[in-house]
Amino acid sequence: MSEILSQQEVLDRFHARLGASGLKSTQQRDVIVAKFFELGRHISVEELLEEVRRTAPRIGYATVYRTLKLLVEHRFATPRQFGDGQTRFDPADGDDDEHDHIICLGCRRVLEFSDPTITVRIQGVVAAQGDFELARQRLELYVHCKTEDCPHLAASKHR
Amino acid sequence: MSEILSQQEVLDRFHARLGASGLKSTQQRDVIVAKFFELGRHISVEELLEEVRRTAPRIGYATVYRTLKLLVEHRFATPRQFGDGQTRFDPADGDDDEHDHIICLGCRRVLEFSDPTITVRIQGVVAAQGDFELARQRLELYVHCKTEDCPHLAASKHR
DNA sequence: TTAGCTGCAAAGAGTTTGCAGCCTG
DNA sequence: CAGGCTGCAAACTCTTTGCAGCTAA
Repeated sequence: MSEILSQQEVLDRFHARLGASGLKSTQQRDVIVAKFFELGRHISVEELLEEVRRTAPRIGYATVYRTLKLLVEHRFATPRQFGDGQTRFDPADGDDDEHDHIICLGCRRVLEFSDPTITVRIQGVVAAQGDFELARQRLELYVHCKTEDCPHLAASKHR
Repeated sequence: MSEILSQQEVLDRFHARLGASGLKSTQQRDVIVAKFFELGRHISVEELLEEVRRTAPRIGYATVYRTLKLLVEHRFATPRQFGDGQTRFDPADGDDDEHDHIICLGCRRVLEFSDPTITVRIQGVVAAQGDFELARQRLELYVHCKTEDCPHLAASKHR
């Protein structure tokens, strides 16, 4: 069972891990990390940078990339590629907190779900295929949604 | 049930589809398409180009990219991103022929599998989540394999 | 004080595009 | 012969890196 941690708690844990690795916490990192956990999931570097610059306008791309890399290395973020060229990132609490995605090919909206039945079945599949240690699973369901404003409905007219 | 089609049959079907769309078949396209179906799955543009140049040394990157794009549009190929930065492509017979992957994070070897039980369960998940039409599913299992020569076993020593 | 960090700009990787000439239908 | 296709190089997008100055511990 994973508990829900407050933003502050996650930031504290991040600081603790930084310290344990001999790394520093800086104003920029704090702003980026706080915004990252405050905002929703599946955020791109560009979206995050834009938000972060409202607080700290002089922060550059490189710092955001480097901070996200740090987060990933310390398991506070999970990178995702949904096929549109950009990497997106999901917050994680530093432990395992897996979920999967439904992605609309028209409007690129993303929904999360998790299904324990599938997870169990997956473990069976891996065991059946050979001598492997499962590191992580990634399941993406690409759909067309029936929402009014989903561009794919008008795709044949425009573009 | 999907039948196994010979390389020639797939090439013929590709030509037929090209014609139906008012497109031309050329020497270069034939070489690229033939090699693509001859070689294994999950091939990258670079690997394919290298192979293709043994037959036709003057073929350039752009032609391979453009031909693969054509194949994808006509459902003769499926693009995959396993997180190492390059897009890989799987041959398909022009109809649906889905399978999923087990990827070793150490040696980047890729294994295929498909599991109907999971597919069925996925349809249930999608239906439960909202009003969607499932376009395709993608399931990737990242593992560490226990093979002798898998570099991850020596990862902590080297690099 | 001294690692480590930042911002900038330049460099890299992978992919796409513009264009003049070529080839297929 | 017309329109699509090719090869080349340049352009583009996303991401990483080198470096001089800055800052947290």
